[in-house]
Amino acid sequence: MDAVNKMEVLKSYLETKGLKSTAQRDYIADTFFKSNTHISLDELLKKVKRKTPNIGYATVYRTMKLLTECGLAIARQFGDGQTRYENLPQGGHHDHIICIKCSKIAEFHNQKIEQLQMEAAKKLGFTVVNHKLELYGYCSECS
Amino acid sequence: MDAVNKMEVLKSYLETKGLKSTAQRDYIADTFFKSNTHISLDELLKKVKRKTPNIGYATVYRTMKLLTECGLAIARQFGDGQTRYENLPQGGHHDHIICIKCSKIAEFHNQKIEQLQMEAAKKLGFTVVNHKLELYGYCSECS
DNA sequence: ATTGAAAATGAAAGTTAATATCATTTAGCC
DNA sequence: GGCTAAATGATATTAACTTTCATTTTCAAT
Ligand SMILES: [Mn+2]
Ligand SMILES: [Mn+2]
Ligand SMILES: [Zn+2]
Ligand SMILES: [Zn+2]
Repeated sequence: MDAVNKMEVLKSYLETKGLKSTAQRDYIADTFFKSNTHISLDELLKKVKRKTPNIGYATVYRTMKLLTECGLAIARQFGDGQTRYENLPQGGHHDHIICIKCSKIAEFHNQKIEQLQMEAAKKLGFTVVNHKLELYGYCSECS
Repeated sequence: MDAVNKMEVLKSYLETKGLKSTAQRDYIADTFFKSNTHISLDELLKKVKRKTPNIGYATVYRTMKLLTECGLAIARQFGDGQTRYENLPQGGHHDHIICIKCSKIAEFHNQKIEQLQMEAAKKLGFTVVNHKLELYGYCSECS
């Protein structure tokens, strides 16, 4: 799904919720949709302020909350104390591996791991709704 | 390793670091060693205050930091915004599955998953130092 | 046992990211 | 254009840590 389509999903979500469209919200969302990193609120605010310097932190915060609600963004907590947001991945769910030296983040997906998780949960009587798998280590450049 | 042995490990760690033994520290550590939950600072403070009401939050905080440093405690972040500490597990490393309704925490370990993680990392040029695997879902009583 | 330097304690203050409040502005339906 | 609900942005509040600092305690050396 590209930025244009995402914007349409957002627009229809706003409509169903009786919310309004604003220039700030649109610009923040668009900027986020075009970013392909795991971006923090501060980073996104900085980006957004380059074109529209009077946008406030709270508006970025609220917009990302909204995007998370309607599934267009995913909030992630890697160990650095800041929430990071990433675009709904087109390849579906993935997990992360983070370099503890340079903070580089790589993504991977392993169906076998996911399946073994389900089985492990089942043995304990749990039904898995979601999961968090993060590997921490050194990337090729840092090891 | 039982509470008594842990206390000895702590004592020798203090010695090598030139730190001092105090009644507060000993009692906090002992209380923690005897707890077998994933306990937060507030919970531990509350427990400790039952016998010694004048102990402060900062001392509990500092003691748990110390125990984490010397490997006798592991700091965990499940999604609830509070750091939780658990005793060094005798069965070695394990992962967690958390009930999103009643917050019950179960533990599991799957060697095959760990191995697949390593392989996934290797493919991306990473060397894994540690990892975090948490499953969230419903326990048998809540599903 | 006394002493003195270094460390520990507990209360209070500071930090930081997240969240809420509120006066003002804006969007969108009539 | 006027009205009403929602959005904005500045500011305040919260919550979990983390640090500071005056006072107390430990412990090695007398
Ligand atoms: Mn990602
Ligand atoms: Mn555990
Ligand atoms: Zn790196
Ligand atoms: Zn449950």
